[in-house]
Amino acid sequence: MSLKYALLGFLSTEPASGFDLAREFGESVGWFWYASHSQIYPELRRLEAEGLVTSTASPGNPGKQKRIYHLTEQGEAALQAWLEEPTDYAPIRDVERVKLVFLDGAPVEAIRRHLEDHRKHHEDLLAVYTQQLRELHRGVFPRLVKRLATRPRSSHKMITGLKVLAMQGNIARARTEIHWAEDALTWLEGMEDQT
Amino acid sequence: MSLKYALLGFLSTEPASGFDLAREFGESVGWFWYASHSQIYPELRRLEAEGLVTSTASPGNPGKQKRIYHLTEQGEAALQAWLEEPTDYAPIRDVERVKLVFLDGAPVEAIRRHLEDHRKHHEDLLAVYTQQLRELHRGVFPRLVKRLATRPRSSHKMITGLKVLAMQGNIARARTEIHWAEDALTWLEGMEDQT
DNA sequence: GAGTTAAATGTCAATGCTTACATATAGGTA
DNA sequence: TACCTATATGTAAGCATTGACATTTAACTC
Repeated sequence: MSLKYALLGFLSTEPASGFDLAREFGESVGWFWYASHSQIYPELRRLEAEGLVTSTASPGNPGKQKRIYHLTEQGEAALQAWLEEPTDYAPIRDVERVKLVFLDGAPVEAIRRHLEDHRKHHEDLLAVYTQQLRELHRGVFPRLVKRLATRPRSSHKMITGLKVLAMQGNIARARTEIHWAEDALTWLEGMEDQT
Repeated sequence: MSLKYALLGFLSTEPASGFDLAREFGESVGWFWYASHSQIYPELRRLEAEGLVTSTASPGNPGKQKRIYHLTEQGEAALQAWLEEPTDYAPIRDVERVKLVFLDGAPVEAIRRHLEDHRKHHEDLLAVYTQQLRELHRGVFPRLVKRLATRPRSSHKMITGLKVLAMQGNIARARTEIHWAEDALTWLEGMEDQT
């Protein structure tokens, strides 16, 4: 159900085509929801059938014509209702942890590789998030700029603030993971010395 | 693919029935992989067809008879191969973040509720993880005890250490989330004062 | 004796998601 | 001219997951 509302959310900032959305949801390193175009196109059609969005096809030959989706009032209402509902938290499924706890029979080298990959992965994420936070603060983060442009000035602080909060949360997470991986690697070195 | 290996992992500690596994994977608040019994039973059958596990049905009438699954050598090998492979990280799909960044039009009360739920959720997790870490350190965590019992003494430090690490990582995560939610709530109070 | 709960295993329809295949245009490059 | 890349939109098979339905036995409670 969440892809549906993630799409409505993005469309609540400005109308967009499936392609635009696929680009944003695909580069989602640094954003909050990943989806591929093969999920997005049919979902948009469904939203249209439900009356939550309308679409206008730009003129042009196939392969070049865009179909732009606009949020309807019904869509806006559905989004707001969903937003205010309490979240039900996704069940935990953590491949890395599963691997870690069962790697106890593997060579130390293999464990180290996993921990280093973990650190690297979150360092890469941290770099992206840090960059995006900087852009938010400078007021050059594209989706923020667009959203501010269509909302009353009185709400600007809240709009910016929530995005900053979300990004700071991601940064805090990444830092925690990096920190943990480093502690784990230190511990692992100690283990090797003993054998 | 991960459920498959999570099952093999659990079976690498000791043979178990679908019911046992469903219990452990269902109570997975505090563990690393959630799955329901309706996923587990068919998956075990598939693993048996692949030759990665064998099963023996305990005698008894239906409704009381257990089918116990044992890891085969092939299963052990498949598990080890998977464990040492690099992890491919799951794409990011974060409902809470999606909600947060689009809640900018909602009443402050609604935002506060979300942040408080977030804090509560991770406080609950933290309590479970903290308890489990204590049990790991005291050597009374059931699955740890069982695993140690079937492995050479020389590997005990590694077995315990990795589980402790994993749990410490979960604790660090929970603390980060709680901390973040508290900062966010403080910021939100400041926002209210301005209006 | 009737009713409830826990143990134990299963099926099935529907939804969500991934991966691969498919097609057409426009613009740039070798 | 031939090739590649980006733009743009789609389909479809298959796997993963959810939620509901279904059944039997044993033990406990009222």
